[in-house]
Amino acid sequence: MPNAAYSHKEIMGENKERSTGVLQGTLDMLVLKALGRGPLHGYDVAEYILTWSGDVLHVEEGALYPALHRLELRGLLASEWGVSANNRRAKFYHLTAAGRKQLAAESSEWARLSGAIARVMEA
Amino acid sequence: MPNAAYSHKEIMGENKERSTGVLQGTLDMLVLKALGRGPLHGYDVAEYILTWSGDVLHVEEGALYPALHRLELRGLLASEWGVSANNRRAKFYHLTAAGRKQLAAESSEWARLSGAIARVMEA
DNA sequence: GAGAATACATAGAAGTGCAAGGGTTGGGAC
DNA sequence: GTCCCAACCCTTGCACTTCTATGTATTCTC
Repeated sequence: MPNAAYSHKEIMGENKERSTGVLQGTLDMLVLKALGRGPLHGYDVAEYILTWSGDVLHVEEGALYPALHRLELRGLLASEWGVSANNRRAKFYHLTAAGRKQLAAESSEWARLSGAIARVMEA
Repeated sequence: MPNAAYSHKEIMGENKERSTGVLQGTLDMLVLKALGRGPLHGYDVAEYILTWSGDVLHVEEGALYPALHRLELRGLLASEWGVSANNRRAKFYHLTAAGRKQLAAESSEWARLSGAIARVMEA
């Protein structure tokens, strides 16, 4: 199950099959989680997820930015323009109170569902 | 993490009850897994997943049947009509060799991805 | 000044699952 | 016997997310 949001372009890619999306819906949660530690700009959110996932979850920009905008629209994130560590113009996002609540909710929902799936797969 | 598999009627921030679904992309895998033990008809596939997930994963018929047809079209399943334990006409599905291979592949991919997500969420 | 990396963004296409319909048949309640 | 529910199957239309591809601008390095 490939997942999608995270492009896993198989390095030695044999799999021509459409490895389109799996675990769809986890992206928002991961983004919220990344911002749970403090404000980050978009690019760094992707870096964060990539690093902590052990280089497994590559968040594509075409998925990342729509996700950020979506979450901001829902009032879970807020943003301001600033300057990145590399001295570039960047938009910094941080969690709102609602975002923090949502993170907690999605987190426990993830535990519930992934646990359920794991049980089936181990049957 | 909500996933898409659940209904999101939270338009405009109204976090309503979401139906129990499945992480998007995992449905095919779960169906393959259910059939890994032997032939089952559609209705029983849903039962199997529901039971083994501990009543968490309710596979809706509108998701189940298209999934079965999809998998059959890809050559991962084959089917014949028969009679269910309740003496009703039912279509029984079983894995093909390709389906068995696919199950193994998705299974390990699931382990890889869910592990990666878990690492991020525990960070 | 060329090129890479950082950084944001959108459009188009694809895929998946949900909701909401529809249908047949058999067994038990009455 | 009749009637209703449960067990079965199916399809269409839509919502949502993500991918691929592309476009822009800026800064650092060579």
